[in-house]
Amino acid sequence: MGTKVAVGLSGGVDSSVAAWLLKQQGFDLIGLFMINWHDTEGTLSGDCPWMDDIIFAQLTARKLDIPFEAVDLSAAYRQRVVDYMFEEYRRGRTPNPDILCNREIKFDLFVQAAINHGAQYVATGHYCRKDTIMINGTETYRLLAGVDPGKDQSYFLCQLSQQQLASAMFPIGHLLKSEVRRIAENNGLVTARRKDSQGICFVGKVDLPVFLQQKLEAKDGVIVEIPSDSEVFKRKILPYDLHEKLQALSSPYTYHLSDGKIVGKHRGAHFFTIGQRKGLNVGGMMDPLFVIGLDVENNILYTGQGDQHPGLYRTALFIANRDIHWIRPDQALQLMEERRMRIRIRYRQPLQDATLYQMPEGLYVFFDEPQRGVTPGQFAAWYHDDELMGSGVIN
RNA sequence: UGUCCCGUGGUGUAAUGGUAGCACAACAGAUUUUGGUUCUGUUUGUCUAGGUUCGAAUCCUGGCGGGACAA
Repeated sequence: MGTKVAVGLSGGVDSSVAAWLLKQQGFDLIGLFMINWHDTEGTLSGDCPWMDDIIFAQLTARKLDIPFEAVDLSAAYRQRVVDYMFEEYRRGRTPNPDILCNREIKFDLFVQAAINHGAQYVATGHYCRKDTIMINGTETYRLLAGVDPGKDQSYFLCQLSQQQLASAMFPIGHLLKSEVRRIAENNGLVTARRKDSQGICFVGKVDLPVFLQQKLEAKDGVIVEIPSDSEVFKRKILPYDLHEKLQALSSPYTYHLSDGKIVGKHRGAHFFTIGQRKGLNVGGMMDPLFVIGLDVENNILYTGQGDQHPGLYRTALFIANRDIHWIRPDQALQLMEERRMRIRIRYRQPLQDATLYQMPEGLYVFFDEPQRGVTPGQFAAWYHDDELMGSGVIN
């Protein structure tokens, strides 16, 4: 009898192949399916999103001849992920529910469930890798990018801790997506040709404004266009003091009604996010309009014309101390320390060169190049080479 | 009231006698395990009634609507 591993079977090809690979390696497997959502409100498919998924997961377990069980974590998911989502949107910020889902559900409660089933490890179908090094005599886990450059999913795990990594296994992180598909095909896994899942983890594809209106009420407000040559964008002459410079560059522009002209109406500023183009319903412009700021207090949506609009770009961002998370605590920056890193601020974004500065109030990320759509509530994740070192919520 | 100007998809505009085009918006699909972005495709129009002409968005007349100047 080998080491006991619980594999999270989602009904997709990735987790199926992960399970198949572990089976080949002789692990004692149990397949667990997570139920995180029951409602169909707001979902586009109309029917229960996981009905098909659980069937495919079950078929996969049967094919591999491993025990199978469904774990219902929907109550906790609602509490720890969905409520957070509503709360962030209500505040005019843009959450990342999938990162929370991984931190709070998949690599917490789900792992607990796996342990209760006697498992020592939990395997998932994420495209990322883990290895173990020794530092001062203690085992330290490294979270590495998946080998497939187009599928690397380490970003979604950027909030995991050493403890959480300890029990994690990522069997497909060294493979390309095409190889995963081929393995599934060659071994008769029913999931081989299933379409990849999209949208919010386990909830499925949703019409977000409709989904959000379950909890956030619609209210009419105005859309204001800020001209690209507005005074708002003329930063005060940068002080020589590094700290003040970082503070200035990382703070969002603040707009007022008088800085632009009213070009349309919206049904609630909190339904939008920075950088958004679709859904503004304002036509007749030379170039498309993008959201460059939202004022939830006064329910005003600020926009700028064209993808080169200065309001769309920022060269620095700030992460408060309480929002800084080091996957590698041993590598954490000391006070007043700085370090070159590579950063992404959204899934699949190519890594951007930047310098991190640890100041008393928090961490500043100063990019070499201005970044488009720096959005409060989203996560910045910093890497050294292939290794995901830490992450934090953009302020 | 008089004179002049202007009415083209949802919006902004192009076509000055010869197949009504573009941009934005909207919708759909593709991409994407967050939001968003991006890509592709589709729908929708000559204010109205007559007239001239082989042929009218285009020229003429009336009406309707909007604007400017005059008083």
